[in-house]
Amino acid sequence: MSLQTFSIGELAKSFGITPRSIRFYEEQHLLVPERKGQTRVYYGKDKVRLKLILRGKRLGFSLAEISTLFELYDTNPNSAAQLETMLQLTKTKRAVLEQQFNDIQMLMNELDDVESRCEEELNDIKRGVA
Amino acid sequence: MSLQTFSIGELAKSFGITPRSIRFYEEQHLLVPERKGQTRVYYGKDKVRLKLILRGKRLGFSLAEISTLFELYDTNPNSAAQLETMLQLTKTKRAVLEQQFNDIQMLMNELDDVESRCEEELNDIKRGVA
DNA sequence: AGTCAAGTTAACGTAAACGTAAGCTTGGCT
DNA sequence: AGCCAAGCTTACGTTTACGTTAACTTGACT
Repeated sequence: MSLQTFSIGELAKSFGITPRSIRFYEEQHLLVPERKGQTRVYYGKDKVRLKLILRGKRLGFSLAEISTLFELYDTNPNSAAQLETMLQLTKTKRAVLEQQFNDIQMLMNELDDVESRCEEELNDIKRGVA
Repeated sequence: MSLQTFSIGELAKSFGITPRSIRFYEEQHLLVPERKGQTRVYYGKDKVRLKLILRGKRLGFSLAEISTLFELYDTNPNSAAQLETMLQLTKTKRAVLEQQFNDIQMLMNELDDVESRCEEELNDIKRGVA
């Protein structure tokens, strides 16, 4: 079972981003692909990393934040200090996420309202009521 | 019942942002306060606007997007074209929000895991098991 | 042998969202 | 009268996350 590898182009296309972005993430030490000569070679684990990066971005994390999260996750959390730091970080993030959660629900409700009003009016127009 | 007014400083402090930000939002036409002389005067409606702006930001909207959302909301939606545009926009946004929603839930679960593992280890350490 | 797509580095450009002086005005104390 | 905090405008600086050439290499076809 030889491990499946990917080129930077394949990876970019499969995630809907540009090679430039992937190289930039590497510059920020979020990805550390192997090299065959000077060409980058990616494995499944890199895909996972990239998926996490993009999810983090969608949630409004900066690349720097994602980086520190990776570090905390990578360095096996053995020292008590590390663990405390980690707990503190997760607590903060959880608060932000819960805030976003609420924001999203409010907004969804408002969108529901707007949408149904729009559709009503459209129907009115179509029936020549306007 | 005279309407309550606010200075830019008061507004800034009550929202935990800087006056600079508020002036910037005005530059982007997100706020249009009245003036007493050359000094800005804000009312309750401006507070509402500002609250919406900040909520939008927390959700990852750009100021430009928030601006167009305001415009769509302000211009009473009477033309069919406007309504279609609005529906399209809300549909897109809803998709993004649902994506974020899922992302957040996944992340929360992972945080749960990490957190409980951390706490376990901490207890181990405290009991001298490590 | 030629070329062509896809890779590489290096370096400069850009948009968004403010931060940060600099220099001016002003209403309110004391 | 003098001062000070708070407001104002103008303008340049800054960070983040890439976009965009430019100029070069390289393996794969034909």
